[in-house]
Amino acid sequence: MSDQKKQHIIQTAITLFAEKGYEGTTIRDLAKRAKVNVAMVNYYFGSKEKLFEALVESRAGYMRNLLDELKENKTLSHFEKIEHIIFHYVNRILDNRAFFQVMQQEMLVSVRPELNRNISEVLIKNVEEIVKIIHSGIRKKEFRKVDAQLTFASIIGTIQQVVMSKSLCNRMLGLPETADPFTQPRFKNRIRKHIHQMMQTHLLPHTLNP
Amino acid sequence: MSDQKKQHIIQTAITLFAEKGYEGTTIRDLAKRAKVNVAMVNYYFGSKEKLFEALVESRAGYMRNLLDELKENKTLSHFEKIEHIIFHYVNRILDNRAFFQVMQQEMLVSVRPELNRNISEVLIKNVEEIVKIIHSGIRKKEFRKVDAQLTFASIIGTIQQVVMSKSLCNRMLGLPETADPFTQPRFKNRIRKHIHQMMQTHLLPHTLNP
DNA sequence: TTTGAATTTAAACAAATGTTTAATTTTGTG
DNA sequence: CACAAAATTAAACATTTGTTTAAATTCAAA
Repeated sequence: MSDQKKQHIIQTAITLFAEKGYEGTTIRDLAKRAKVNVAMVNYYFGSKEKLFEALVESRAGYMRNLLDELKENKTLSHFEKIEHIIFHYVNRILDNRAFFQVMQQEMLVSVRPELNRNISEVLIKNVEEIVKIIHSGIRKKEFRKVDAQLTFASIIGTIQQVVMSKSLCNRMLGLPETADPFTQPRFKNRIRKHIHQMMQTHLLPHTLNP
Repeated sequence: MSDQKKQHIIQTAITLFAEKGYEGTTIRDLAKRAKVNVAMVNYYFGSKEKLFEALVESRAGYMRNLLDELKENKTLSHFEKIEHIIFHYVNRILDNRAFFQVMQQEMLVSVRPELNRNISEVLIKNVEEIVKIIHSGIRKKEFRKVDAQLTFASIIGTIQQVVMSKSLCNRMLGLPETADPFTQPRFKNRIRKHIHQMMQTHLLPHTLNP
């Protein structure tokens, strides 16, 4: 099955791009790691850049649909919606760290403007959705008058800061150099709890003292 | 003066690395942009990688000393110290966006482990300092019992999320495509205000309603 | 089994890359 | 001025890069 092999190459590419960057990864690196011939990448994808586009397209779902589940459930309060977003954002990003690291790298550089626009497009959809929830919450006096856009930046920024580098994360949190915090469920919960607690006091006007 | 020329090359390299990444920037790109001969980079720095090291060393002060001013002033309350940190972090990062973008790129990849460690070292110093302040604040019941490490991640993560990409930032904030938000003092203040407000409710137990 | 298309391979290709060379120019100093 | 050290240049160098080729192999349907 050719699609399986394509997916295998894409998955290997995600790992390698996250490790060494897109420009820092050579087709030969990739072919060796994926255990395929160097010519196969071009045979299947046409070029290195097209492979990258296929990669993004193939995994864009990790970024899209993040808020779809939310739209179904109409009975949730505004803050419950935010709670759901935090829960799923932490899940998605930590479960697909390598992919999000690649996306972060790509957003940081301004080569490949179309690809950049595509990624932005997806992110903007998420921002708009969250901003809508927050503004609605503010209008209904459920939320404090906060900066909705930057509140989104804080949620996603916190997660991406942590996920940015394993070694930095370990040192930041005082964990042993060899630890792999991202795979530990306790770690996910720690991040969730922090963001949740922060958003609770940030958004809700009448904060109960713990 | 040779040091001036070195600094000129470094400054050009920061701009280019931020734009296209380290691997994505060629010596010829750099030479052309800096209007020097291709051989000059190797003449002055020895190699592309050594140039990168010199670049980091030369601008490391932007990351270091961030908290030095703080240590002087012993009369500040814990929250006033946090206020100072927010103010100066936003200042430093926004005034030296390109450099911090390069550092962010470098932390995201795991090539050049020694360079990675050096950058981490500086960041860890900052984390420890802030964690110390927060824990002290908690002990004195001035602060809520928050996750100090992740609180740092939220402060710096918010700023870096915004600074990551000009075009994403513009679209996120609903600004025109051509806007250059980072140079506007109003924008700095908006970020400062948001983080300040968020930290106020996050850290201080008795939050006044605005 | 046969046949033709799809896949896989090793080798080769041209362009680009970091780096070096060797000659030339500039600079500073006696 | 003279002259040696430093700076600058254009050209060349050896590798590495993404990509292509052409032959070999595998696969699936007739």
